[in-house]
Amino acid sequence: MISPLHKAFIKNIHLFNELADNQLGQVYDHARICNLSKEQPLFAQGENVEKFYMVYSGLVKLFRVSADGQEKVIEIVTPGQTFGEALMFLDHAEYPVSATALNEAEVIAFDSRQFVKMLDGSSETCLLLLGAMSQRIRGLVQEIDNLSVQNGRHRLSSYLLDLAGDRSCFKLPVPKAVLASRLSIQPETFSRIIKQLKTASAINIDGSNVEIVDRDQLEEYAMI
Amino acid sequence: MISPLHKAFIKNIHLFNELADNQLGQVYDHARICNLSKEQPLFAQGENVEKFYMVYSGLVKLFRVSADGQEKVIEIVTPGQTFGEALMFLDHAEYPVSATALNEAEVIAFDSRQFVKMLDGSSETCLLLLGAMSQRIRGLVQEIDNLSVQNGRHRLSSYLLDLAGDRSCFKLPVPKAVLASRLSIQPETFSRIIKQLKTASAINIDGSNVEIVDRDQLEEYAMI
DNA sequence: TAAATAGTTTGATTTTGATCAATTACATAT
DNA sequence: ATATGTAATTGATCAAAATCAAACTATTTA
Repeated sequence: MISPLHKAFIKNIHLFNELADNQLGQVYDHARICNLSKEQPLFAQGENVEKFYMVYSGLVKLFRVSADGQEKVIEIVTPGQTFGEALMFLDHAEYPVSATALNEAEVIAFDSRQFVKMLDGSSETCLLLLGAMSQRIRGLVQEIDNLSVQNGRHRLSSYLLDLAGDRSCFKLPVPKAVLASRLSIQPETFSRIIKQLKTASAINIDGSNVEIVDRDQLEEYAMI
Repeated sequence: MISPLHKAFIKNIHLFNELADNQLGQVYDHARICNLSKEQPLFAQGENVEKFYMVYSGLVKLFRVSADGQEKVIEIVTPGQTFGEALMFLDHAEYPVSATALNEAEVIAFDSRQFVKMLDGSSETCLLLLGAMSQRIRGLVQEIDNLSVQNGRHRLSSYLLDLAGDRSCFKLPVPKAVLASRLSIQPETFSRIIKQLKTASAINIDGSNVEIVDRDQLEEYAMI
């Protein structure tokens, strides 16, 4: 059973917004809390899809492991974000990625089959879900663009600006090697690009504490 | 007005399968045929989304143009495939790519607003659409994987196997430079990788005629 | 506190693919 | 058939990032 706190959290997520109370009740009934310790896997690439997930607290990494064992982080999922929901509409789908907690994390699991069945009546929520998936597609296209026409410095600069939001100081949420993998660069290269940005006094960094010194310049790097 | 031939074509596409006759009628009423000549643009990156499209004949390339003017082909769309439909669920969306005919092509344009309105009643079609978008997401994740952990030879080998299907001989559907862009490599590199594959007698190629000589070996290249 | 371990940085070298430049092959039109 | 322009290939060089190896730092653990 999930707590009122979790229910309130779920209800506030955009995706669940248009659900009627009885539908929401059904969702709650089929939802389960997963308490994950650091490095604990949630599911692995290739497993059959039965659930989709929302992060309640902590961070979860989605990653792929290549034949030669190296892993590539596809996304770092933060609280309030869902993942795996795109797969519930495919028959006999397998997870295309693995999911593991980056630190102690609480994740809410939803039953895919039940959710699809429930959607059958609710075209408003279908449309919301379609909207959510559209945005994800747009993000993925952007990512492909980043990977194919942009270089490592560009990707790192953009990512830092993204993490910063409107703050000028912030903390890297995960080890640098994880960010490096997310950006498809090696840790060594990550370190060298950081050094470049520091030398150019676009940023300042001490451990995981980042200060954006010259935002204009960083945005310059993030472009072209 | 669209012809019975076009109507039959539309009706057979999976996405439109679950529509009732009156819904299908509405779709037909709002559909328009675009006859495109070679290199004719259909829409450009940044334009407001009002329609989505299906290729009836010919080939359409979806591509992004970077700030310094170089273009990267995201996808080559073949007859029966739709594009732009993922955007109809976003308010005030802009096309994230440009679309241009690669050769003489016939494309069917659907009115996005009308289609969404019609979907409101038809949760079956919503679910189909969700399924279609799921598959697209899966493809994009695969593509990100290709770009980030795989090299040019891998991507080219995979793509050739993909084009071949179960045939051992086939024709490249578009100029090599277009394929190169689709695979995020330069034409020169494309040419050199082809030479490698030929030297290794995995394939044979004369102009745009490709023969798969040693499928096992090509699959070998496509892995890891 | 010291030892062990994981994370990060730095240097040297190699690899991959991009870029520049020139040539060759091919297609279309006059 | 020849000329023109486009596409494709080839060679030489360059740049970015990966890899290998080592040093260094921070964090746990004993």
